Amino acid sequence: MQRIAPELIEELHEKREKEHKLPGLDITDGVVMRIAPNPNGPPTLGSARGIIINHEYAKMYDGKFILRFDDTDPKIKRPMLEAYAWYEEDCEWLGAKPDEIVIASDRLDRYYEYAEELIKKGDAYICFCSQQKFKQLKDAKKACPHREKDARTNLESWKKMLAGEYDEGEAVLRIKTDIKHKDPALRDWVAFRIVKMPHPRVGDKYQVWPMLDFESAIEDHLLGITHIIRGKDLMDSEKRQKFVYGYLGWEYPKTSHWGRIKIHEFGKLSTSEMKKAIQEGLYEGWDDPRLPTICSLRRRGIQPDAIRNFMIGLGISETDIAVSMDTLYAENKKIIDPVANRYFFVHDPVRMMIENAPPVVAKAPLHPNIDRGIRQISTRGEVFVCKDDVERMKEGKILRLKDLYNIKITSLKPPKAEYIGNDRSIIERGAIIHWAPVDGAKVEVLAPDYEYNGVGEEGIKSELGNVVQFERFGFVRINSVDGVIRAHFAHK
RNA sequence: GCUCCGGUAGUGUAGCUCGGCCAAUCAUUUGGGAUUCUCACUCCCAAGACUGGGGUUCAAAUCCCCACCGGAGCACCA
Repeated sequence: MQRIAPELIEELHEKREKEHKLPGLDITDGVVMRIAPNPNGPPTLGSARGIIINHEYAKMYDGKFILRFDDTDPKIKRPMLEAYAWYEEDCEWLGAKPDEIVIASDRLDRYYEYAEELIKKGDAYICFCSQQKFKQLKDAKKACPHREKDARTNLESWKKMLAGEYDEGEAVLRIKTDIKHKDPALRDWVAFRIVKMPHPRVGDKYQVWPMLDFESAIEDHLLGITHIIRGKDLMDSEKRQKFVYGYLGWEYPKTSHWGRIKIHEFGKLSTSEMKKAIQEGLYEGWDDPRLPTICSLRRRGIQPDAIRNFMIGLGISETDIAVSMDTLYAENKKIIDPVANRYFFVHDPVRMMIENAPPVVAKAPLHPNIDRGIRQISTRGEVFVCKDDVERMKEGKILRLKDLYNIKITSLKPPKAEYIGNDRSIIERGAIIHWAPVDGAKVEVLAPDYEYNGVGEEGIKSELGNVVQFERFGFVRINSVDGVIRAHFAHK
């Protein structure tokens, strides 16, 4: 084919490529992308979308990828000290090492400077209304009495605010927009509020904290962000921020937004819900196999490139989507199948005597299609077989123990068989079962919904950290080999 | 209630900007078959969609209007 129709092959390749391609960006001058998480827990599959897509674009245009921690809420969505490093690790593991890392809680002074500038220009004011009071006025398209205060008065109040003279909830800094704006979501929004609770990183150094809309607006400009791709829940955020950009004479980055992503298997778990459930002991930790965190997927043997391909395949449409982990698993299998060594693992093992069986050392390939060598398992007339297989057995049935020899079932109540040679041609399809040596290693496999206990080959112990396939069972990652082997289930 | 944004097979996606080459792409999924010392992998075949209704036009998935459905924002959360 290469000889007679090279152009067809070319075309085929192009089609293959296409599935993992993102739409082009509108570029005027370079590309600087960012992801801006609040480190109040470890990165999840949701975070991975932002990490991968933004990094992918930066890479595509030879641009820059920035990891910025928007950790400006010491109270409600309180950052976790450990989570900063988790983000760095997971970004790197996903193949999206940031070119620069910025932490908002280090840069409050800059935000204060711009706040002051806006106050001086009359584009922001200190508001002393209660939350409810302001909402009432806002919904009625009415300005509050503080809106018309002059810049000097506002500046004084701002200084007092910074000096800690007000209590939490007593005063906020609002950005003037249009109090009669037809969209209530945009009317005079809060840029700073008072939080007295110490921040996990910077302690009680600050009591006046910016809201996301303000912090992010300033940072995106300071960092020279050219394109923002994020969830569509932040669409109105853009509209609010554009007022600030207008006042400061800045140009807003180009934006696109994707819809909400829901994963069938996990439902909608927020970081704070997960945190609570872990504290209550419902999960063993952030890497519990039932959780959609990156650390959990890593422990299960999901490969970074599989996650990457999966995310790129989802694209960046504004439609809300509900996807199944099956798609991720399919991507993962493509990567893993050629490299995973095969082993026998028998869950719910049942001991079976085999009469007249000679002692044999089974020689089985580590991989069925690729020559990766063999594994050897010695047996002497007795093996473990899976309970499920025993339940399907009938007296007189001829089976083959894979890579070992043929047997004929002679009894069921205690399962027994007799050795009947090694002629593969007498075996019908589907009559091959796997087995484990009676002196094999104890193995536990933790799946999202079940824990399997059983016996496997000794050779599994050499696969620490690797993904292997337990034949007729599925792919697992070997996570511990001291004493009993502990593995986590990836997928079929 | 006000405002904004969406709606292509079971799922995700391409096409929509610039109407015709779209009886609609690719992947996954499901069913069947081939191969196989795994119920894995590979290969082959098949199934399955433009939310509905109007309009513009020689021609509409693509443009316009209405309806319906879904999502988001209206926080001193991110």
